[in-house]
Amino acid sequence: MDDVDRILLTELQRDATQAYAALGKAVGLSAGAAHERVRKLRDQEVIRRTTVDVDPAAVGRGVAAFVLVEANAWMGDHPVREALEALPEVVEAHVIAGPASLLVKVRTATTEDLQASLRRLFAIDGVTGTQTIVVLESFFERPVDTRG
Amino acid sequence: MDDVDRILLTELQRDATQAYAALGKAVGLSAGAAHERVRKLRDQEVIRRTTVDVDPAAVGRGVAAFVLVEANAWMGDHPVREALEALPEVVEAHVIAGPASLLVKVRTATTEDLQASLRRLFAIDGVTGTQTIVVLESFFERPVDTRG
DNA sequence: ACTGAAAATGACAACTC
DNA sequence: GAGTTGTCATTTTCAGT
Repeated sequence: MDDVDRILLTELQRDATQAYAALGKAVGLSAGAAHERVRKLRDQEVIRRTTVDVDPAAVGRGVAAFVLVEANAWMGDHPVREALEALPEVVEAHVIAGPASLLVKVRTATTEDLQASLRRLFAIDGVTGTQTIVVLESFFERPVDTRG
Repeated sequence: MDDVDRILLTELQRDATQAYAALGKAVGLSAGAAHERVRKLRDQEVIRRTTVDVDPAAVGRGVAAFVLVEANAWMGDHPVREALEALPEVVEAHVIAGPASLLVKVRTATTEDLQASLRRLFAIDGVTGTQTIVVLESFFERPVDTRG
């Protein structure tokens, strides 16, 4: 992982469809050399996968919320994880240090669906309460900065 | 946007490197037809971009935190947005309804760097306080579900 | 890490339903 | 309007150096 790799990662985050020749040009390498570096980054799982960024509103997920989940027992175990993974509206789930046990990010079509989701979170074993933060506007959601 | 498009989106979220022939097979269409549908999804900006998912820990961003930012004035304006965009460790910024004005997601190398970031957030005009939720473990962070 | 060649793929066209 | 097949230019991939 040197500076060349970091630039390659930034370029791929910006546009993963560009040709290796273009990537190579961005770092002063040949297409083949750029290809080899990217292959290694994939092997090491620095690059976990190539994916597309989908507009949530366009697929009926225009409402976003963060939900602090309080529990009467340790929530950092696998049954809880699986229960959350089974909920398609839950896009992130984190074990946290702070005012609750978990923080989950939810995306739904409407606030009614958000309410339904909260009911489902409540139904998870050990959950004693939720505190919901509704997103009014997202300034940005961007990939991790690979430099700085 | 029909069910075929939704399956294409799910497939591309899972692996955007696969050939159009493979995409077509997944939905029972020819490579050309799959290509045409994906092109339209890009045109409509349902697909915003093709990108790579980078392991944050591998690029020195292994610490994640959510910061509730309290302010004495309306924070939903552009100078604030630009101030946040200028901070490379801030990966998300949302205007919220709830116990604060903004919620930002921060990724740093260490907790010392997190502390430095909080100082920088405090320095933004109008900010009167922060409440920090440190992530201990992330169960998952996944793309938005395009069906269900 | 570079170059060059072979194989695979993306992009585009003409045509059909 | 949407899909199929066929063609060609580009790109990826894999040698050898």
